[in-house]
Amino acid sequence: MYEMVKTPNPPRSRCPINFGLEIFGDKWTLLILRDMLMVGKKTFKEFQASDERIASNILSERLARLEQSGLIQQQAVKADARQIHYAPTDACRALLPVLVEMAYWGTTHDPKTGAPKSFVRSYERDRDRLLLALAQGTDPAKS
Amino acid sequence: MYEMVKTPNPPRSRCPINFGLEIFGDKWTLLILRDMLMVGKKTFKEFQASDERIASNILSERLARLEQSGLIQQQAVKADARQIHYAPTDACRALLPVLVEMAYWGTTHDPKTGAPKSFVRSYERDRDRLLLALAQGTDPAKS
DNA sequence: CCATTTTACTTGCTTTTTGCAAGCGATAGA
DNA sequence: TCTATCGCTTGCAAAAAGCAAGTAAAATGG
Repeated sequence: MYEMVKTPNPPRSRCPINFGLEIFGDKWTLLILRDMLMVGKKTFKEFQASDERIASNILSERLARLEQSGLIQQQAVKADARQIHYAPTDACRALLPVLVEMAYWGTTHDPKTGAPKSFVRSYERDRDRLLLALAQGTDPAKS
Repeated sequence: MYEMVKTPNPPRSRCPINFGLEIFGDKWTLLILRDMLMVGKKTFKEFQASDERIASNILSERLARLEQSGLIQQQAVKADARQIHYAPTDACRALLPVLVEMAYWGTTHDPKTGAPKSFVRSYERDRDRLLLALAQGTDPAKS
């Protein structure tokens, strides 16, 4: 039998932080969302090609779960029927501040960070503007 | 042989978001940090008593890892030698914005959220003030 | 129009992590 | 001293992750 997405178990609590963790509390899901929201990736292959090298079965399962959770939607690609574009929903886009805070924390606390200083400067100068720019894909300093 | 904390494997990438995920990218660690940073919990027993009911072996392992990662420190308790107080480091406290963004997202996207509206109002009115208040434990609206 | 490539997966298998229940050593309190 | 409490550890079953290989459908090249 092929890989099914399991019916979600009852939430461990009604804490809003826990609500998020039950959706993206693992080592991979937020990397997919990072690629989608901050890098503009859309296809299976693009997600697969990230530096962290996610396995195809895990990517596949995470995309299915994200869709079930209402964070992403599939879009058929007219020009190429093999491709599927995964697009973020509004709820997904609302996670951008979480990703930005994580990126800021990582950048300022990893002594060997690979993130550009421009990101830190941009964040510290005007966080709201950075958020807006990332939301538009204007990308004044990418992670 | 008793439970050892494993030597960390090389990071999957130098992405700052991935840096964070390698430390707290699971279903439990951020709940512990939530309890420490937003609820003021300090002892093993207090963490164990949260609504999500973390298993003692997992709590134990996570506390050890958090210490190794430099996010928490043990403090002996003079009044009771059985107890250990786990205290956040500066790096840990710097994660508060991540937790607050997650809490805001969860509160606004879980239709059955148990979080108080006062939190949303407080966040939307003045996020910086909320952050400051939480950092001081003044707690104008807890998660 | 046929062979090759590309895309988005699935399958099978091993290893690692989680989850659960029980137990344990040291200290504290009655 | 006897019992309770605290911070774990142990053992084991179940679930999830990781790896390599394979596959169907559509596209591309000759």
